[in-house]
Amino acid sequence: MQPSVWAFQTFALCSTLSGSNTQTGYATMLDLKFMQQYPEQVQEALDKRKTGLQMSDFLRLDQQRKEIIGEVEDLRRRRNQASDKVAELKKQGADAQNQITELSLVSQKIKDLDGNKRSIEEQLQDFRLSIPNIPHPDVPLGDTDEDNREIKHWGEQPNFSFTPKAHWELGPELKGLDFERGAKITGSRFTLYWGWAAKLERALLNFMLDIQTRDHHYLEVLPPFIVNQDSMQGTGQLPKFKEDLFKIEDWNYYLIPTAEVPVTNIHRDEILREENLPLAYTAFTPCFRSEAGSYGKDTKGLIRQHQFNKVELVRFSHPDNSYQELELLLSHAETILQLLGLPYRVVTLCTGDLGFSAAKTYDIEVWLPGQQAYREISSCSNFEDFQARRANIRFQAAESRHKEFVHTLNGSGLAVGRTLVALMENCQEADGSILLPEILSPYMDGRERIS
RNA sequence: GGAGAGGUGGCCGAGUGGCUAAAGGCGGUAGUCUUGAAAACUACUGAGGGUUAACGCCCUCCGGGGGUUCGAAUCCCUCCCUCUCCGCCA
Repeated sequence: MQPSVWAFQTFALCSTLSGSNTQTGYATMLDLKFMQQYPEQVQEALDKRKTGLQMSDFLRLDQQRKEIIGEVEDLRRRRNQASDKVAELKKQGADAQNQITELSLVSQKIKDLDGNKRSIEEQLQDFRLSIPNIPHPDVPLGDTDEDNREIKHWGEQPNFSFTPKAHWELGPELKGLDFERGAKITGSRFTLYWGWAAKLERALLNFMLDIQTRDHHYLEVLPPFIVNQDSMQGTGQLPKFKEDLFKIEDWNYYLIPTAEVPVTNIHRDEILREENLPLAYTAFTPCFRSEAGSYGKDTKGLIRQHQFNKVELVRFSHPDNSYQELELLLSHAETILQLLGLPYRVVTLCTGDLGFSAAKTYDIEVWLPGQQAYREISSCSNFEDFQARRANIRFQAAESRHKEFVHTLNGSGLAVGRTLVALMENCQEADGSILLPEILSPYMDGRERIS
């Protein structure tokens, strides 16, 4: 039977074949043997995701690597044997000088070959780190967000007897959002919140954390907002997407673009217990994104900021049920919008819109009357074992006695700034005030109307 | 910032140049015993890679990198991390 692209996943689950190699530092994203065995399938996947990578390059390098390994191991074996002999001769008190001089030459040769080997392995590693995840078969083919597939709607778009305003009008009018001073303090895409708006942001993130911990049983964590290079590589931001990140000058540290990075990396290089799966963590963090390449997009308002707050949901799942877990995660994010009464739709991202590390992603898009458009407010993804391989996150499988990679998932639950925008625009009244949903009242000291 | 101590397999912990993939223990798996379970006893139990039809054979890995040496877990340099004491500080 011809293996399909889908075989990547199942193949990767074979416990005897899986396993990344932390000792040599070769975090992997696709199983090496699969790449060697089914290069056509890999090439097909690479083409589908428009990477421009050629498997022929990989195979050539891999061949070189094997040749050099054969050579170097042969020398090593000879050296080891001769070394044993030296030890023996010395023990007998015999002279071993001849062997010793000869061996020093062999050692030098080994050193040279090792250098070549390393350079080839680095190239192979670069290649492999540039390969995006393989889309799940459910993922629609497509090039742009136009090709995303809408799978559901919830709620009704509000009918206004007046022309609804955008939040970038309402915010300043109600003295909550100060775009000018944000720009003065830092620059464009930074906003100062005053009074009710600052409080509403805090109310929302507390509300979200409470729902996710209390009703959906996530464990709340508060991770570092700055991470190292290994963490960025573990979740797939590096090495390919450096330009999207803020880097700390003179340090190998980065500001996190999402809580996914520190939270997923909690268990990097760890072996989890099967009976503890799934693990479910939620975290509030600010997120920092350079938004390189989005010049001119969403320049007004809070939609696209260099710094924004988010409550994130992260799950470490058993490979057998990660797609059920994805549905669950999606429902947990949806709950927040439902409780707030905000209309939304859910789309499945097409192959062209899918993120680098994801196998399948649902975007939740909230209705924004000010723009007469649905805008992304949460993105829920199953990464399968892609991140787990890179970050070396495994579990001890009781049955097989072998270690397998977990599946990682995450999703926003939700982006706080955009939720605030959605509330302002959907809950605005004819007099220019905003009537907040009752459920937030305890978080707002009972205040329901912003005017 | 100054002074010390340490990083070894799933976990704990021996190991100061060749006899060490690494004692011992815990955990795990299988078996003996038992009506069953526990206890006890016995055996097995790291990973990656190369080669092979397969059995197997071989190479590498003791925080990362570099060096000394015929040969390094063990000696030297360097970086990272953890811990203790002093100073400073939210």
